[in-house]
Amino acid sequence: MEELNQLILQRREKLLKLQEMGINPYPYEFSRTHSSADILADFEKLQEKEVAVAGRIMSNRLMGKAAFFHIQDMPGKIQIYLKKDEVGEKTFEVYKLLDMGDIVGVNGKVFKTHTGEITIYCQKLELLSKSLRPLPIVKEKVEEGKKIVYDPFSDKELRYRQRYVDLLVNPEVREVFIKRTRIISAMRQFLNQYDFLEVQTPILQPLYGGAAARPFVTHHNALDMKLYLRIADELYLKRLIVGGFDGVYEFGNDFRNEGIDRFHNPEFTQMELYVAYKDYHWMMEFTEQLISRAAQEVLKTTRIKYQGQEIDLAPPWRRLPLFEGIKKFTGRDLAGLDENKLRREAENLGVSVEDSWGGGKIIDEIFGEFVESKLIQPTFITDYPLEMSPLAKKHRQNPQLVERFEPIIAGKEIGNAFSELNDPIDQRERFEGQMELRAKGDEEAQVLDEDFIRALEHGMPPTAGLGIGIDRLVMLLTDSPSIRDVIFFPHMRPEQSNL
RNA sequence: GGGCCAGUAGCUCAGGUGGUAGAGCAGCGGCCUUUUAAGCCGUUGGUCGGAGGUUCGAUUCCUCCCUGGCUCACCA
Repeated sequence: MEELNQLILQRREKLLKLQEMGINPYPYEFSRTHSSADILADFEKLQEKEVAVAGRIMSNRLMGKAAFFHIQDMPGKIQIYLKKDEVGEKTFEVYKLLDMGDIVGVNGKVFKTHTGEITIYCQKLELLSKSLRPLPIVKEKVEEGKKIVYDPFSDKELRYRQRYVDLLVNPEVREVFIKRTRIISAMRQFLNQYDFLEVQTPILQPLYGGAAARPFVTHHNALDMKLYLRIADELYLKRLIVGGFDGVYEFGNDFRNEGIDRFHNPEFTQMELYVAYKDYHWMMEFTEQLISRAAQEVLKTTRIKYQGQEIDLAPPWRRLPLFEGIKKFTGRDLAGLDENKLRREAENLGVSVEDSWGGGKIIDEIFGEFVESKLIQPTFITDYPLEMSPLAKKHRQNPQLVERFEPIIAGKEIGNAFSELNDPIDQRERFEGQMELRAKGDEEAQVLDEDFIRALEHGMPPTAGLGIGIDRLVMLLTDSPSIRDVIFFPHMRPEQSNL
């Protein structure tokens, strides 16, 4: 055990004193009648009425025999006025043993102070939970309608590691996560209107697939077998389309064993959707509806600002075939070039390529370098090279391409979709192509899944599929610069110091 | 993995061309019964991220390491 510092010791002493006074510092329940927001919103009706509120003490101003403090509950804060004459000697003594961060219940009457702040005139004060650690003290002042914050709790490492503290003292963080939930709800609601079925598929998988990525590996003791954490839901959801569901979707976490940065967390959330009898053209229209409506629902507008860039999510979004995009931004037409020629083009453009890369990878690299970051307004990049997309159906006009699109917004892809490959013979060949890449050392090439092919052999209807990176979408809609700002507990290296 | 930056009190930060540190807020003690970044007086609190080196002496200089941020690479 670490030596307790002074502040913690003082709080423990207060805890003991309270217990000696017969106070249970951790009682079992408290009946609330209102939230802080209810009272602020309904002051006219509630004035002079008795209310019961509960929350955490977030400010404290003791003035001899009276005191003001704010308590914070989920929607916000409300001020409490406590007077010794009103609550009596003992309660006032209890109050003096409370600290910032303690959770209390207050019964009292609603009134307005001389300075006009809606306040509860405390008649009964009850300790609901004693806090033993000091909270960062953030003070704020409102001046000319603007909120000035003093000493904000701003150390990013501490904020990510101790999100509970971050959430308590930085209200805008809470707002981001509430929006995150609302965005997902709005999407779900939209999907359900189409009678798509929300499902759950395995996270622990004997074979992983559906994306190009390295997996996390784990072990099942009883079966003594290797299991992988899924990198995508795709192959299982398509089995469900084979099984006769016309539309299925899943919100779930995928796990990819890769580096961590502003756009990548090893564990992230995806929504995948598969719809029978539709193709990628239909899916593009669906996607722009899905995203723009979620924005409309949650933000009440489709015009958003992301890191200073004005973006309009209202449909229709631009459609731009991949090769046209490259041509537009580099002046080079790469369509139909073989691998050697592509390699030369890459060199001319100053893009470094590795020997092991195939043509598709080189094209992707050039696209990433010259095109992607320029696409600020929502754009569907369509029609990718065949070898980059082993699960997508060949383009109906050009067998070198597949019917695939990625929605790109603010220079980042937020999803991936195709007309799904449902020809089992073609699918087997594509998997075999992947296995060859794997043999050449491409660790991200996909693995042959015999059972998936067996499923396709039973017949899968023409199907359109879509994956949306929920974290990136939330970043976009909440103007968050880092994926860590939209994941409650982003992955961090273990901390070394004692707690 | 490379580059740049950062790590000093619970929080936000100063400081030091080497003599073991300061402020504000919080805390503690006192005054104060409508305050609001409450105020006034007093005051506690730190292995200056870690280890090693140079030195009479290191928080400061050097080396290595840890953690984080940004960025490039890798990667959807």
